[in-house]
Amino acid sequence: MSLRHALLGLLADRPQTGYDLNKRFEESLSRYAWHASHSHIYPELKRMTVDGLVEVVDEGTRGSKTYGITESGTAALREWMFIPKDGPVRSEAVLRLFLLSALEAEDARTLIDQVIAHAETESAELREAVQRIEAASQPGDKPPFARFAAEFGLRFQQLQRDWAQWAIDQLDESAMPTDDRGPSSD
Amino acid sequence: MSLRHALLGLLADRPQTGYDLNKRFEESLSRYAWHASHSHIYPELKRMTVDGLVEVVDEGTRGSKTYGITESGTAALREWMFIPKDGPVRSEAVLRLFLLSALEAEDARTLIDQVIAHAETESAELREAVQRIEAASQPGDKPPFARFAAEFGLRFQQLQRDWAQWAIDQLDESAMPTDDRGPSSD
DNA sequence: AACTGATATGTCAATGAGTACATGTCCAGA
DNA sequence: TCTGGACATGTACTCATTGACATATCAGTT
Repeated sequence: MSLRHALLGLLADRPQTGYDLNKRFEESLSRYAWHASHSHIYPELKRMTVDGLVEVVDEGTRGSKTYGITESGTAALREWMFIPKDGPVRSEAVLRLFLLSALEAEDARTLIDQVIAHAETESAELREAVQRIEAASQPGDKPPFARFAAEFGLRFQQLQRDWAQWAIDQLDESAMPTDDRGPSSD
Repeated sequence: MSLRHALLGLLADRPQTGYDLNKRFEESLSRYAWHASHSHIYPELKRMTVDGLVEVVDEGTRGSKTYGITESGTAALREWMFIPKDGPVRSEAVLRLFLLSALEAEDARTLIDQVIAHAETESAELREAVQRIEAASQPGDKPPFARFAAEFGLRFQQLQRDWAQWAIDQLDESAMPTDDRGPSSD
């Protein structure tokens, strides 16, 4: 039940409404760490309230409810954070990369190019996001959540590009072994 | 429905039994790309047979069924591979990293150390795996699937360590701003 | 002949998660 | 005053996934 802990983690920073939390998922968590949408978040907040992990600390004009983390919630989060276990992973992007080696050489090469282009687009977006964040922050501020996420994203996109290039090089090497023959006769 | 495509990808390499496929998930896909267990794999293979994406090409002594990819399956895989979309992501490990910034400074530091230690253990395991694989391979062989996965794993563990270190540095910087400009003007 | 561990495949109930549906407020600008 | 976009929260149905249960073969050992 990682969603629960994701919400606790966000609320540990400061109290927020379900709407706020949903936005923070969209801008950071959902991209690289843990996807969730509002239809999942709202009911979970309710359940967590029943379980005493969070509580409604304020109600706004439009029926909005601001949730805060309770002591019990803080303890639960801390406990979970220190479990060194990597839970199950799901990522279509990485899966696609892995299956690269199952394609024929030409297709694989085409796909690599596509992956690299896609990674570059994503990286450009992330760099813009970083600039927006840095521009809006005062010196001495704790960097906002989204800044950390963007940095992770940038590094991850770089990893994808590098790995894809490495993989295609491996495939090339095994396809045309050591004795190099030029563009020669057949 | 990524499981389906993961299975197609594995079967594109060569025909395999559900048992084989399950092992390959355990040793490669499940760790960094897409987790699945046998209780999920077997029924899916059946459904895929009905849908004509795979077919039973052989039956072994112990009731084992060897599945092969069909033309229709190859086409479906290829189509899916070239969609540039990153689907939803789920990774407890990354989630934990992200929530780092929600912890108190001391806790965050302790956790970083733990993350680094854990990453080192994983990396050591992966390096061993790589050695086993390289030792067993003949020059000119196409590198096996697990080799690609291990390489990805190594790079990903490195990313986790680097990012975690970067993150803690950011938190330190904002916690103790440099109101004195150091002796540097080198 | 019985045991053990790896091979090999399945089902099922309960939970997790995605998509679509559904409702309503507040505010700024046309 | 009307409209559209951001704010704000929910439900319902379906499908995906997990974990536990269940079965049986085979090879090598005791």
